[in-house]
Amino acid sequence: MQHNPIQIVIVDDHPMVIEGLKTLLSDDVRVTVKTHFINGTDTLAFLKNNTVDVILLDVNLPDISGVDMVTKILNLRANVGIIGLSTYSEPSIINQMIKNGVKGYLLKNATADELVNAITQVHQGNFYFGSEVQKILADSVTQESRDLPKLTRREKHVLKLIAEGKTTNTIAEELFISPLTVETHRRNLMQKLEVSNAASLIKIAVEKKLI
Amino acid sequence: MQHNPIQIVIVDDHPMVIEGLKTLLSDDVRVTVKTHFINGTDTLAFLKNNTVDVILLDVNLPDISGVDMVTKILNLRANVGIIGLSTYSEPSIINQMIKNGVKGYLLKNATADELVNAITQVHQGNFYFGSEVQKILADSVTQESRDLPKLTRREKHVLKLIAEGKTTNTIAEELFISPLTVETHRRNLMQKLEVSNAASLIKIAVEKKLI
DNA sequence: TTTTTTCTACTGGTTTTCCAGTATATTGAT
DNA sequence: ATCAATATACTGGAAAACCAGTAGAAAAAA
Repeated sequence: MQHNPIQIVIVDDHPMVIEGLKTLLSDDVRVTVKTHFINGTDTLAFLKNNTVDVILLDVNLPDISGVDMVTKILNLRANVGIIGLSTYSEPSIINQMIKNGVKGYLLKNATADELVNAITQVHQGNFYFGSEVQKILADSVTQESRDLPKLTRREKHVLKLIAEGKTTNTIAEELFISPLTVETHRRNLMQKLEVSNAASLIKIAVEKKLI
Repeated sequence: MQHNPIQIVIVDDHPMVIEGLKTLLSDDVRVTVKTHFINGTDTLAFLKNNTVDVILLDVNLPDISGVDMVTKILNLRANVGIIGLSTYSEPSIINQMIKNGVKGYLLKNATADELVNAITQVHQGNFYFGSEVQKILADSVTQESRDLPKLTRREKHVLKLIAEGKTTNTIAEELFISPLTVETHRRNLMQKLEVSNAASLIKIAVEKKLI
């Protein structure tokens, strides 16, 4: 393990944030801010000819969305570690960013310690997510299966089987009940979940991780 | 930040692994192995009356599955950090464990450094996943959208609309094509994706994140 | 215990999907 | 320019899903 400082690049369209980050990181010998950019295009252009260890990437750039930036950056430089940065915290965006390959995610109120810790971890190939971000992610997971409790046990079971692509008759056989009963459950499910066909029903089931 | 050693508990049904872990950790003053267990029941009983910082949890216990253990442990002690341990690496299990709340996951060939690093990070409330585990997770994500490229652009579009719960006629109107054409696309989709009804089709679409 | 909810089951009718085969115009690639 | 892939469209028939209303038995809650 070498002890050269970790080369980072800051990408954020707010000069204030850039300066803030630079100040926070200036005291630490383990990290060097190589340069900074205020938009996605310039960043990508730079990365075509330069290497860097870790990128601090604001998710709200004027030209390219944060989610797209992640894919584009990783296409250019697969080994760069990306840490998402944002002031607010939308679970869906964070989720997407992670799916696309960010290794870390921080809110902008992160302390210098957190920042350095995140950079170090991400540089080593590990994940780092601030505690607030973790809480948000945890909430969005539990939320997913929240309005399902409206359903009875039997209904959930039937929904699961429907979502598995089984026909009414198959389900009936499997549960030792009449196909007509299964139909009734199906109808009640559709009513409760406020949809009008099996398609939407399955969509919900899969989304809520019932299957 | 206090400097009391992190209290950990090892849960593994292989005495050899337990001894190995103890040896690896014995040199490090930051970590103390409080005790160990060879099954889930004893571990849970212990946790009812004792606190602990981090648990190293083998996923293949004789009595309770690793996935269930995670939920049970967190129900008892929400603040304990759990690090999953296994020799092999099944993406689906790792995914489930993470969903249930493990903060870290290591393969059993992890080095002492990795081990201590994982324990420290997890204790601080952060995630830690060994590089092999990350690779596995990344693969399972990319795999998701792999066999979709078989589909043509139009087919993907139609699939998306089907998955949104729209009927053939609605889709036809939306795309300014004949309902019969939509039917054909639907059939081709089912053939290509090797399923026999719209339900399974949607399931796949949602799972592969097409929508 | 009584009431409510859940699970079960039916009738009867409409709409949609599913299956199999065929066919032509338009793109895209070599 | 030609060949392959794609998108388009049809016929006709079988199966399944969808809609609306009803209702008894079992289980859970009051």
